[in-house]
Amino acid sequence: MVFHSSKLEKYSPSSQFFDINEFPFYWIARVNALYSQEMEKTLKPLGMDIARWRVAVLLSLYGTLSISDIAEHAIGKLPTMTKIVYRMRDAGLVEVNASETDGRVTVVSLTDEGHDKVKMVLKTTEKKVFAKAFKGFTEPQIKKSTELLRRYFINMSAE
Amino acid sequence: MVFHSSKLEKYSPSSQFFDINEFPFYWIARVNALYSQEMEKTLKPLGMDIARWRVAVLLSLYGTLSISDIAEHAIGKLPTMTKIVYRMRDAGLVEVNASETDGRVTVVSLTDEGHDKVKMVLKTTEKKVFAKAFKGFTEPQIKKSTELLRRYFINMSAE
DNA sequence: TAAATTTAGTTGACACTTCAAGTGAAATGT
DNA sequence: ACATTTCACTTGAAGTGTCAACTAAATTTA
Repeated sequence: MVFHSSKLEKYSPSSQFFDINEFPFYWIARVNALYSQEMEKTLKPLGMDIARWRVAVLLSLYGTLSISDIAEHAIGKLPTMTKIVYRMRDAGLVEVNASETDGRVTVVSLTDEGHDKVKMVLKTTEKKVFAKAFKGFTEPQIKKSTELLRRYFINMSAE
Repeated sequence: MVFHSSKLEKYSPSSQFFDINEFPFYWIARVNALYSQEMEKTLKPLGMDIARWRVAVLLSLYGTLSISDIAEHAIGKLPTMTKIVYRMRDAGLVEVNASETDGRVTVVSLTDEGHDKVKMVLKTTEKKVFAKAFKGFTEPQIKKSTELLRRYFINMSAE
């Protein structure tokens, strides 16, 4: 039946019934772009950018991480992360050391200055970005959104 | 009451109760990164990348767009879009013309080769990316995810 | 209608990301 | 125990993205 369309067809980009405005990945990309843009505005005056910021937050949450760990959490390429980390070191934000248990591994952690900068950015972005984004959301709705996103992530991580 | 935490506090990055795994924007960034990574794998052998791909899809859906239109839909900077478009023209994927009604405007549209390439990419990514991502999702769940994402987008677009 | 302003796009310099090709340390195989 | 392979980076070259400065067309203002 060529002219019958299941409801799911509009989520299938190759279908004639595809509707980009109903396609979750289109909105994920757009929300992410907008979020990044907003964050950049805050970060720039503080001499940071999104790349450095993601690394800084991960380090503030997890303490010490290897460059591979950072690449994994931030879903980035190793050479990129290496360079971000050394740029951050040159800016005094992180400390870089060879692992004591595995000579191949480079471990990274925030300096005091790095911790301070994280606190500063969070304080600035609190109302400007987060309060704005969550406006009108109830706790269960935020939770639901996280849950659905996590499911997409798990699905795509499979194999 | 310093030691009391409202449920919403865990979504507030500067709170001591903040939990990154419950933070929607963390997952949006990760899902987006993973999705981009998967797409790149498909696009690379075809001589494309995510940037070119986003432009190509928009053109295949909307027909002819100005460079500003493209920048708006894709949430990118104008100089970036200009360069992507001319790279795509050099690769034979799009046609670039001055608007007949407004001399400032540059209008862009897919060539036949561009249309073919879009079809090819969609066919390849259908099962590899989309079917995989939506696995286990019902139609209402996909719809709900889009709805929530759109709300985040609208919130952040405000002002 | 001429001047001033706004809009849409382009360009060059520079910072950043990525690929490909390394290095050296650890784990594995024989 | 030694050779081979894998792992965790690191580096240089090439490609991209972004800012600032510019051009030219359209619109607004005086």
